[in-house]
Amino acid sequence: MGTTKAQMFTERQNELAKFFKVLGHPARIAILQYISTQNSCICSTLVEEIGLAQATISQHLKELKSVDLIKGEIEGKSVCYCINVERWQSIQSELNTFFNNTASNCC
Amino acid sequence: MGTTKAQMFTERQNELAKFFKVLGHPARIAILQYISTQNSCICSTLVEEIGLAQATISQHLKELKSVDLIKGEIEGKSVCYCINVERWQSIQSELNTFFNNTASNCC
DNA sequence: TTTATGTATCGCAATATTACGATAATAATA
DNA sequence: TATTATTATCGTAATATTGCGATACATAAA
Repeated sequence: MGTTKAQMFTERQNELAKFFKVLGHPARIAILQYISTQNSCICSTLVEEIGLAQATISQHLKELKSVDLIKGEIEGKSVCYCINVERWQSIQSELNTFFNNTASNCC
Repeated sequence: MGTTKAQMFTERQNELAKFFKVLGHPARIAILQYISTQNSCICSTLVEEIGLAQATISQHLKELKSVDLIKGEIEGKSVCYCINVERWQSIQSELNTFFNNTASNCC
């Protein structure tokens, strides 16, 4: 118990849920929004901007990376994170497909 | 610890994250997809279709209802669940706004 | 009224997530 | 080389989520 029974669902269902899940935390939303306000890459002024501990931010960044929503390039002693634009668009398109395919005229 | 620090984020960020979070489980994706394949409302053949226990399905339905993605109408001794189409579209539009506003040209 | 059916809720166990301090690892700088 | 700055990872505590059996509750049917 306690574990999601992933084997009961299709690969696509699990993948969709994974994207949604990663986006399902306000800190990760805030990180994405902050990154997007910067014209150039930012590193981790995120810690100051968001106000969570460095370890926590790093963990959230790791999750965003796990679905390739962001990419990080090492730049000297810091790491430059930015949105993976191609991936961003393909995920948006995936989610729209899901929304468009899932609608009913009942009730 | 362990609790999301919602007070650090904007209402909009929390709300967006909440939608994503509810969609972030394959069983709930499967429920939405199954409901949408039915022309008329279904009740809970969902239990048979999805293969989770009745208590578990009921819990997932409750979460979907918590963000108004579905609505349930009592119909005799069963409950007819269906997608809340207006809400569905407004959420899709919200998410697209988020995606469109969050994109950068860095890296 | 009794029985059967469908659903919600309670209580619990297992596991996952969130958050953070401490520490390791890496690279620039003095 | 020693120091400093930046980030990742480890370990841990608190809390949340997932899943299910048991049970309560409501309505239809016998």
